[in-house]
Amino acid sequence: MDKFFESFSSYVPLSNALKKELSSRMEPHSFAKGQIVHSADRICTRSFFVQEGILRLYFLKGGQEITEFFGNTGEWVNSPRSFMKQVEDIYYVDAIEDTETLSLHVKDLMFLFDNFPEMERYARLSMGSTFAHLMERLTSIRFTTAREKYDHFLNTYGDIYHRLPLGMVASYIGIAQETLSRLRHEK
Amino acid sequence: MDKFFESFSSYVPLSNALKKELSSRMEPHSFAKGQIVHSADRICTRSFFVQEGILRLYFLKGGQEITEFFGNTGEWVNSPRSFMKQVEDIYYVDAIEDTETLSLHVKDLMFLFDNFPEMERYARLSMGSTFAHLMERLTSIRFTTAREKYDHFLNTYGDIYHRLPLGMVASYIGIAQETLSRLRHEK
DNA sequence: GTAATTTTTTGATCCAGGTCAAAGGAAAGA
DNA sequence: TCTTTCCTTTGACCTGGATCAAAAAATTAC
Repeated sequence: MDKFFESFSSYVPLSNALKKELSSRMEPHSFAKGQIVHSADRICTRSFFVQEGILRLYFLKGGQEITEFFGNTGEWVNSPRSFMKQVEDIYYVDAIEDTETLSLHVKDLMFLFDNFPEMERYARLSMGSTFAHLMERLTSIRFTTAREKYDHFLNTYGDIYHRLPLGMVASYIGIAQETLSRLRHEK
Repeated sequence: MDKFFESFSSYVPLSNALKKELSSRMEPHSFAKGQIVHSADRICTRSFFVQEGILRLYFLKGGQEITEFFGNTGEWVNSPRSFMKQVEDIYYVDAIEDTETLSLHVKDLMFLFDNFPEMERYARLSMGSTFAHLMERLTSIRFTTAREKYDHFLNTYGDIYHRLPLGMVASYIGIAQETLSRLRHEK
């Protein structure tokens, strides 16, 4: 729980009242390596805060798994549109390694939004960070060579890239895995 | 002003008290076609709501203007990271055609966030929409042919694409303008 | 510890689309 | 109206990286 409180405080001061509510409403969930956390045939009702391990957001395109996002320690993972609008969407979530999470049900989140303006502010600000990250990534993907895409990836995920299977990294940055394998070995 | 109130209400009910504050704090600004709205050498202190016309967010890469976003009627435009964090960033904003806007200063926005939880909710929800849009775009850009990128663009900007110069559209979807010109004429 | 499965590497081929160059059209200024 | 500037089209060429195929290496399961 502490890891989450710390993350929260880095955006917004955290009151004891909210701390107490969060403690009673967030549930621990563990996932084994390879385990599915959320499947595309369901509506996503929980958001997962990663305490230890890595979750992955992905979808299927022509049988292939395309990685959209790696959720490292200290990050929230869910199927965004499904979670926020309570509709079905194309995304899956699974665990890349054994992972410990705290999860929050959408109903509890809505309760907190309604009763703690600081919660809403936290959501706005942390979404802002992710948003900025996404914009950078968009730029990195549009006008760069495979090499530059890989370098940009190393800049943002350098600390965990050795824990991520090559194929997942390749689909994340939008190149063929053979190309990525060659990049790794050249020079 | 009405156009903005309408847009706001589509996310969150708008109280009269907030309506009044917004009315007194939002300033009308007009821009002529081609005019710079925000330059990368400044910190972005205002966000612009487009009432009529089109604004464009872009940056320079090797002398070339790369379009990041088209701000159509009913949308907010600013240099996102610069505006939210009050730091310099690489983005410019200009007007693609004669454009009428309402602008809100970051200080006023902060005041509204502090005093009207509904304002913060509106920000969170509307950012959520943009976020979803960005994710789709990211997908559209990674694993598709030039043709598919263009089709995806037409789906989201079909109503205004004839008002956008070809070169800007090409850089927005991440292909060469010669390729886009050929796509338009094939079949 | 060995077999089965999955992941990564290496090789060979090929083409979508980028780049360079130049002509044609449209719009804006004078 | 004419001229200049900007935007779009067309042509020719070439390369980065995708695709297909198969071997090698690493994990996982038994």
